Parts: sequence; C-alpha cells; structure tokens
Amino acid sequence: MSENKPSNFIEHIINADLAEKKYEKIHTRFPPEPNGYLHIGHAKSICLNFGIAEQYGGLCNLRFDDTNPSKEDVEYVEAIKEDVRWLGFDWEDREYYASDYFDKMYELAVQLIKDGKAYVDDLSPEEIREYRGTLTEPGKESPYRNRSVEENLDLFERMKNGEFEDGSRVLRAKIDMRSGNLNMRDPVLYRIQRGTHHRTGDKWCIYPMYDFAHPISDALEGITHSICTLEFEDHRPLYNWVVENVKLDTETRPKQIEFARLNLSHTVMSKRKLRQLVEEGHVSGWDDPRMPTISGLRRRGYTPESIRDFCDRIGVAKSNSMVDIALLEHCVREDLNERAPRVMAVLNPLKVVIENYPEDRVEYLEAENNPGKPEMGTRKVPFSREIYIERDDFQEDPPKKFFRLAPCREVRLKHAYIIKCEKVIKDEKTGEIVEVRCTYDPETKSGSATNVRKVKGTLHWVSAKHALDAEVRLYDHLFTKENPEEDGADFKDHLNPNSLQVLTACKVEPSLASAEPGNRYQFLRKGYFCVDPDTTGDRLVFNRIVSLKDTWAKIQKKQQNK
RNA sequence: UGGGGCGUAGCCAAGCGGUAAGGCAGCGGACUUUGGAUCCGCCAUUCGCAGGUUCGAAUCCUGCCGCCCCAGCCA
Repeated sequence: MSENKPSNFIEHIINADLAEKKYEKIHTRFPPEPNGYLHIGHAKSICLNFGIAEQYGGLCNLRFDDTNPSKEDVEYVEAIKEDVRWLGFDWEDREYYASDYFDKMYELAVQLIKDGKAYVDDLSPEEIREYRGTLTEPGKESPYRNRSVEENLDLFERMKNGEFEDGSRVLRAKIDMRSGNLNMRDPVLYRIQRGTHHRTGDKWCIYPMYDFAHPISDALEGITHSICTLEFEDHRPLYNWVVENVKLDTETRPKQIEFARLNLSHTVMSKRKLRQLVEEGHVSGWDDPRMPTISGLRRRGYTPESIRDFCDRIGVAKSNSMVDIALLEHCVREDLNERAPRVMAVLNPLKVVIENYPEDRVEYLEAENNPGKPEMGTRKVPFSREIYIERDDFQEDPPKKFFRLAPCREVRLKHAYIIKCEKVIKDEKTGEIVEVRCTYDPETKSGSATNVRKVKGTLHWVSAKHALDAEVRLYDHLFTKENPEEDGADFKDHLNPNSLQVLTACKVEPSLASAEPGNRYQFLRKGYFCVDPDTTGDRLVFNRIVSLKDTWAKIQKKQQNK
C-alpha cells in the first residue's frame, strides 16, 4: 500500500522487504504476557504494531504470550483487552494465545529431537548455569548432550507425562556451547513446571520457553514482522534458528526487528516497580491516576487520542532514550483545548461581597463553552451579590506584575462585571483574610453596549449561593527526579511526597450538577479536569488531568530567583 | 576479557555523498474578558573524538572514547 516517506527505520525495512517481494501482505502482532497491567510503554508498542498494519493495509493480531502459568492470570488478559480496545485498536477475531499452540509446539519439539537437534538434559539448574560458562569464557557441553534419539524421545515423553519432578530435567536445543552469544549455548526449550494454566488447566506439566514459543507462534500466525524491544536483540539468532530448524508448513518466515522501549521522565516503567508501588501502598492501585499505566492514565482523564498522538510524536528508533513527560502533557492539553467545555470552578475559595449589588438579585449571564469553538454553544451562569474567587487571585500587598485583585484595584470577573476592591476583612485573631468587599461597575457587563473599559486581569468565580461543593484531586509527577532509577539508589527514595493533593472545599458552577464520571472539562485558568468514578449523587470528585500553562508561575519563579 | 547494540540541540528525532527537517522545552514579541488558546520570531557553522577517502562527509573507511543489553528451567 503506502510506501511513501518512511518515518522510522522499521518502515524502511518493510519497504525494502516489499520491494524485494519477500512478503505480500504485512502482518504484525502485539504479544503481551498476561502478568500485569499495560503501561504507556506498551502503548508505544501497540501503536507501532497496529499502526504499521493499518498503514500497509495489513493485519495486527493480539496474542497473549502465556507460557508461564506461575505468573499469569485471566484478570490480566481482561484488563489488557480493555486497555487495547480503549486505545482505539481492533484485533477483530484475531485473539490468540501462545497456549493455543502447545500441542503443535510439542510436536515440533519431538521432531527436533528426531533430527538430532534437541536433547533432554538431567543437569540441575545450578549445574546448567555452571556449564553455561561466563560472558568471556565458553561453556561446557552437558554429559547428557549426546544421548540417543530414542532415549531423548522416551525421556521427553515421560517429562510430558509427569513422570519427573519439577525442575529435574529440561529439553535443550543442541546449538553451540562455545558461542559468544549466551543464548546460543544450548538454550532451554522446555521445562517441567506444575501449576494450573489459566487456559489449559492441568493438561500440561511442561511449558515451552519464550525463545521456543515466540518464533513458532509468529510463524503459525503468518506474522511477517515480529517487532520487539532491544533486549531481545541477541535472541534474534536463536529466533532464526528456531524458525529454520523446526518443521513448519508455512512458507513465510517472520523477521524479528527490535526498537528501543519508552522511558518517561519522572516515573518508572517496569512492571516489577509498578507492582511494588501498588503492593506497598504508595499508590491506590494499578489505576491510580498518578500511575503511567493505561488504566491510570484513563482514570486521570487522558484521552486515547492524546496518547496515540504522543506515540506518534516520540518516534521509533534504536537508541535508549528518556522522553520528557512534558511532551505527554502537551499532547493532552492540545487535544483537550479543542474538545473540553470550559467551566468555572474555585479550588481555594475566598468570599467576595459586592456591596453595591442588590441583595436578592440574580442574573443569568451568558458564557461560551469554548471560545475557540462557537459551535460548542453557550450556557447560563448565575451571578449574585456574594461570590467566591480563588484565594491566590487576591493579594493584600501584591508583587510587581501581579494584575489580579488587590486593595483599590480593579479586575474583570469573567463573563460578568468589573469589580473594585474596597475593603479587606480579616480574622481578628489569626489575621487571615476571610472576606473581600468590592463594588461593581454596572456599565461593564459583558456583552453590553456600555462595556468599554479594559482592565488587566480577569478572574474566574462562582456565585456563592448557587455553587456546588466538590472535591478536587491535584496530581503532580510521581517522582521528583527525572530518572528515579538512576545511580543505583532505591527509586522509592525519589517519590514525590506532594504527588497528590486533595482539596475538599472546592466550589464549582451549578452546570456541573449533571457531570458524569469520565466527563472532561477545562476549569477556567486552572487546567483540565475529569470526573472521577468516586463521584456519587451528593459528592462530585474531579481529577486534575493537567494544569494549564502558567505564565504567572514562571514570572513568580523568576522573581524569587532574583 | 566474549557477544549484541547505540551516540545528531536541554529532551525526542529526521537525515542514507550535495552543504543540519520537525516536535517538546526554553527565550523574545503581537493579540487576548482564561497570565489559556492563537500568531510571529529566536534557539546545532555542526552531527561522541581523531585521522583518512572525496571537488564535497552527519552520511564512506580506520582507530579511539562513552553509554546500554546478555551468564532465568522469566518474558
């Protein structure tokens, strides 16, 4: 199909293969092991594999690499399917499992033995390690390496029949104990491991290793390009060995291609570490909105579109890299700027009384839902004598360039009037500001003919008697360090103690009464927020997806540094 | 000391012998009833380093340096 402008080295390879007529149709696969939840690193692989298939008019399979029952579970297969679907990809009826091929794999292993290319080894795990040699010294051949085909056949069948203890024997490929590539030093193909498999139950007590199962699964499914991460690069000769030495009846030979996995700043990506965060209670679960898991990002409010866009932008290459999380944040902002309706919410309320506004008057002001998109319409927002503004938006003794509310100063209330601060009321004991008294200028009503004055600052607000109470959860990076796993220290030493801040006294505009879990909004001047599933009939809970870009925060930082 | 990879801006990343794309971040400025958005401009005389080939090298050759991965009966 489209052989135009390859955007990465994998497309170059595919274009070349197509030009040489090595393959007719492109077929990829996404092969997760159902032993944990998917994270954004997997999203990169999913987008790559499904994306290439789509781009070349081919297909992409979803295949669970379930060859180790001790670590795998149906819980994970369901979660993985949900995540892939949510990201926007469809594997149609091509949902496969390596375990679907266990019979075939066994048969192929038997054939390998008959061909004199595999043998049953009685060495213990420790002995196998010793015989393997080291990185710099060659290995030694096992004393069992030259058993007769008949004996191997008999032993392997008895392994399958459960006659031997777990770990007492393995089937090994007969390749080269002196190879510089440790993977080629007679790799283990099958091990004995009792345990109930989530799909095959107790049918098997021997399970194939990844290096044997993966190339066979690929070949059986007609995969043309088997894309995996860099650490499998030195498994490629073994992958090819299996493809070439096993008696397959398919004629297309899959090709393994390796790319660099994603690393994201200010977080961790390994399943082991993520699991640790969950199990030790540093986060509330796999779907904690601070987690880089797909389920965490979903709950946080990230859109699938923004994640796909991110995956497009980071590119695909072979150098180990660390992508700045700011790019991910940029991608959601860009997406949500287009689609999120704007709404007013005061996170840290400060009461403002407009002294010259009639006590019992209420005006319903017209407010646009998205200034960039008039087609998103307008809504009515109630305005009255008592309102809340953001505590940060008032300062008694304002610094330079602060153009919000301060004594004797004027600001515009978004969609409403210009108000002027007349008086500050403080708590007599604590000195805390409890209320600000203002006056408004009736000539300045938004949209009216008399509204001609301009002021520097515009604030968001909510009418006190109309406001809804809400809880807002503010999230920050999970780790304070760009790379928490750097310099050998425990990554948990760099957990950000302020990664979650819960605000329980927030006031939001009444139109949010109908907000439902999953809905996303822009809280004017604050950021993008998503309704959390913890929301109940009488309690609104919002997650901050990402803040808006904050020029004022930057100015403040500069002022502090002076 | 073996094998496999990778080095282009603060972070990603194109580039494939014809004179360094693009994005993020950053910095300036315009506009603005979101300090948002938008717009406009700046941001690598040089591609890890050193030699060589060539009219011409990030691209080809040689040598060095640095970083990552591999010694699971995990994937």
